[in-house]
Amino acid sequence: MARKKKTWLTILGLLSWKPMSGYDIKKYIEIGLSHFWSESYGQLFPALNGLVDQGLATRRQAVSAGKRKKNIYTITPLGRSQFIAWLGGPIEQLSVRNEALLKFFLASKLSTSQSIHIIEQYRDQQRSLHALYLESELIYRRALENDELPEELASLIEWHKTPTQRDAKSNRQQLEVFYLTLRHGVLHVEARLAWCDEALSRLNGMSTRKEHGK
Amino acid sequence: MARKKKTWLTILGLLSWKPMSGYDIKKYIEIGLSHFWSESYGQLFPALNGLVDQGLATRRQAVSAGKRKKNIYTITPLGRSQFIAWLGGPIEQLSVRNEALLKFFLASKLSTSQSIHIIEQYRDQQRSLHALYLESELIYRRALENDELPEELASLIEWHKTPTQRDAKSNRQQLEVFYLTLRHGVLHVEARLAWCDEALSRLNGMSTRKEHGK
DNA sequence: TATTAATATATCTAACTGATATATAGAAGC
DNA sequence: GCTTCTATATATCAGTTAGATATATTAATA
Repeated sequence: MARKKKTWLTILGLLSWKPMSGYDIKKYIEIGLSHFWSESYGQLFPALNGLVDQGLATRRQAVSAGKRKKNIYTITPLGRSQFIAWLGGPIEQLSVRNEALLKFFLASKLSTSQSIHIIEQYRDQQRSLHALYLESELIYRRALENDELPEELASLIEWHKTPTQRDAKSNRQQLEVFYLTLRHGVLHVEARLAWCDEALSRLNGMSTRKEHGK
Repeated sequence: MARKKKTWLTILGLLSWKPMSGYDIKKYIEIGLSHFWSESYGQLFPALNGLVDQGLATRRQAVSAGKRKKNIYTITPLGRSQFIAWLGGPIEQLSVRNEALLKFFLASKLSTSQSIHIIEQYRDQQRSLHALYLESELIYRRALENDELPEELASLIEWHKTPTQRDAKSNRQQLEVFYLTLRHGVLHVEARLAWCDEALSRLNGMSTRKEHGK
């Protein structure tokens, strides 16, 4: 009954930017979208076949010097119109699966030290993530200030070096969307770290009772 | 190769609290875990059959007055030990699927007004959620202050009315875990709302150029 | 008396994840 | 010159999950 096909629409959205191979698409998603979305190979290639079958994209072979041949997919007008239609539609509620919280919840009848251990693992995970995100954030911020392309995005963004009024705006817009979606990730990680602090201090408050509650 | 079975472990975790029917489990997850976890009927009942087959839980029929008969599942020692083993293991990275962010990212080469519209939808969704969460938060906070059971949890928590030292602690602990996991949700919703403000102000800054950047 | 809501269990298709298989090309190490 | 490692590139499968829907029964409402 064609219930979702989010993978299809995600691919169409990326192809609406520029033609890409399956591998390109996977890398694009990993670098640009991993803070809030993911797609697996298991979905990607069947979806590409489906898109071609349904006339939403076309496939052609390309052999660039020194590389092995690859399939380049290009969006069709039909594909573009389906992408636009989806964009305009309602937005589905986001879904999360947070195993740390699940364990914390389910472990609550066991020892407090078990609960604390779970939160500490969670906090450590999020701290490493935070360090990574802040590094990227700095790079983007500098790039936006100096109108320069960070190397990591060199393969993803078509950067106009001749800064006409129009090109400069396009450059800025592309950087901006990477920056803003990363900021979304940063704010979430910080929320999680704040929660860990809050939870740890409450749990400590519970084990050492009669303390004045923070 | 039995790669995951998170549904199985979630069910075992809940059964480690008390025996329940499939329907009870579903409701428990919806009320208590929905901020960070979900399970569907499609997994739940086959999983319950699997648990019984593998000797991790037992099933018995119960007919309470005026209600239709139901199957009550009880965890076995084997089930409990598998649950404990999983709790002690490493915690998987959390996964998110945020369609709002996906659309925002993919729409970035279209008009700014399209992007703004997507963020506004997202913000409105999160605002309603925020209102709901704050209501619950207030209820829990009051419950914790007055050592009282909020009605919504009456079916989920076994509340000891005779407040021996030990029972009072159990009461508090159970409230605390509901409160803290809700707080996790609240902090996340607030992070999303903060992001919407940040994103909207940056997008407005871009469309009305020459403004002094905030 | 009819309809709706809540309780309770079950099933199916479509979608998705993660692991793994396969192959080519360039780089690194020895 | 040979092996090994990494990056590029595509593909597939088994296990897992989501979401819709079917089906009864009892209680509440109109």
